Amino acid sequence: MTNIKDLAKMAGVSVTTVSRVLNNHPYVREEKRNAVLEAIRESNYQQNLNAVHLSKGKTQMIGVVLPFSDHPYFALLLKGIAKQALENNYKLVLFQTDYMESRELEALQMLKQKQIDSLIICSRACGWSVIQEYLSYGTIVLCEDTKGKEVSSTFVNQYEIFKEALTFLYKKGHQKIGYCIGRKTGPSSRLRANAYQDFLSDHHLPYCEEYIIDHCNYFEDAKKVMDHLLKMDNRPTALIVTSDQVAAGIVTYCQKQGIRIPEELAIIGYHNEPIAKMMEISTIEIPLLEMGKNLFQQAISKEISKQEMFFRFIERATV
Amino acid sequence: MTNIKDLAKMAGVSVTTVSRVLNNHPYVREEKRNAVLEAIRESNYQQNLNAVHLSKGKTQMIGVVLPFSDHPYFALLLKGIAKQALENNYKLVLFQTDYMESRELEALQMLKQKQIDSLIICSRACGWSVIQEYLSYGTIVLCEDTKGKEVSSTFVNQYEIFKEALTFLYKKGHQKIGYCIGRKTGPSSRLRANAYQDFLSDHHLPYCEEYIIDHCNYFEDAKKVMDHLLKMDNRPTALIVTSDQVAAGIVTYCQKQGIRIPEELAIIGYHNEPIAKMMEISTIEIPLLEMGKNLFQQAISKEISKQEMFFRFIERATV
DNA sequence: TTGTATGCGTTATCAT
DNA sequence: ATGATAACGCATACAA
Repeated sequence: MTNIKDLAKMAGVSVTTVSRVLNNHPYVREEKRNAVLEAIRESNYQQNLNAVHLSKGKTQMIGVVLPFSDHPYFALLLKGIAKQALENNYKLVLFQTDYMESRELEALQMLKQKQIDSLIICSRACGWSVIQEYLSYGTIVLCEDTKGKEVSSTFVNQYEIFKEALTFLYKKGHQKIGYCIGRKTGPSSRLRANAYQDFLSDHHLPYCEEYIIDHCNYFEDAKKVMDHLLKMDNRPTALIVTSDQVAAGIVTYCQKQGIRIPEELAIIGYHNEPIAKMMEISTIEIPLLEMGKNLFQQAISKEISKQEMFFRFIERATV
Repeated sequence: MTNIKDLAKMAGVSVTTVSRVLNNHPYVREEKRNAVLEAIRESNYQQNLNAVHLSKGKTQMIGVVLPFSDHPYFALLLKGIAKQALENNYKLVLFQTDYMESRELEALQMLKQKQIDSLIICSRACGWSVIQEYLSYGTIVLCEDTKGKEVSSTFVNQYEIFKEALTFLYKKGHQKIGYCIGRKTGPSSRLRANAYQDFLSDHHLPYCEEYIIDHCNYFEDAKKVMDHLLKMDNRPTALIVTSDQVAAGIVTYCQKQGIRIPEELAIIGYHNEPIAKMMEISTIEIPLLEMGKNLFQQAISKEISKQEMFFRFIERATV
């Protein structure tokens, strides 16, 4: 494995000069530059990035923490991040956590260990105090409202979104509204729960534990949802589903079972994923691509900033 | 940022001793070990992995190249790989290529640049000669039959699978069989095309360009497929779809359009993804998780090995 | 414009 | 059992 020293010898220059042409620095005569370039070609040379990173003290790599990447929500967010990374000449390191805190800690460790310069956490499982502990090792960016905290973030107002969806359904005459989420804990879910509680008390509606269905992430999870619903005596007449994938599954299943949508069950999905358009599912559009881009920019920026993004309700055939 | 030298000073020992306790090497008195451990705790010390990697000459990291990770096929493969990686104390670096050769080359570069010890290529876009060029920089593992080549691989016999599906449909009385694939180029697609051609000539059936539908990867791509089909004068009576996701989309769309399955259109999916079970789609089970695990093991093994995995046809309601 | 010397943080070799 | 010291491959301050 030829190194910078070998190149210097081959080209008859010093290592400094080699380093200069390698990094496109000025002050190197065309003649010598060509000699180095020739040596590089001949030897099929390639930098040892570990050495570069050690020497420079940074890696041009950014970590991205997400529970799973085979989900349209995170896939789109990631796409936005990746686009910016490419443009800014950064590499991405993915940490797929399945919502396990231990895997999230691994990512944080990588930051501390100087393997990545910054960390974008799309959905966190760990507590705020843990994040705080690692703040001094590099930039950390979150995908949730970080009001009052010293961290950059790009987010939507999950409370408002949920409230708007609930209110819309209420105005359509629904009193029994349930919802499906990916997980009960986590910052977003808490906000949704709050919005739900507030909505119920605003309208003097009863709280019904059964109306909240957990672990809904994929299309096929719809079966679980429907099995659950069909067992109930007093079924909800409308469902807010925090992923169009799952919403699509529910619609499909209902078709098969002869349950009419929206007459017997109204559905509002989330994110305006491609499948929502195809199946004419009412949904809430969230600018995930833009959010991803912004998250990345914050990750490489020195200043702390907070950016709220806006959503849009799209009415289609399921309400 | 405290380093090993600082620790040595704090604990009143040499850097060598510190390194020893850091790496659990023998020959260090309990007393000194504790002193070092204490220093580590106090200083909140963490290794600089760049230095470790540079010094050791390897990174305990393995790259995984795949076109997209938000697809059940690759997601499952990845899951298998990830499981083994975790058990063997390796980290994974993902390269999502969207089938772009340039992005694949980046991964190969990383190997050359010593950022990863091995590379698992789940679906390649680049030519064999390119792979060959990088073989000397680390272990490369492929997910296709590498007969006669000096590379490890784990694969299924794509030709046989396709032939079996075609034959099954033929025996059911189908003469007009079409198929949907993710992309027309690539090793797997070539094998399928061969199987298709051979099948047609075996049974003296005509070749119909329109029967082959490209770019089918996601559920929502089904719309495109059906639009295409509905425009045809002489529609196929059966479809082999190389992803259950897309098959599910087709089934859903047909339900809506009142096209009866399997009477008017028979469907065979691929992979036995969760959605296939839910929607009772006939499919071909491929042990993706096992394949992933095996790919990883090959990636960290010194010897070259080739492992064929076996598939299983699952008959459900769509044929 | 070019080169020397030093540093980056660790591990490995070789004495002791 | 322990510690100097030399790698590892590159970047850079400083001198020339």
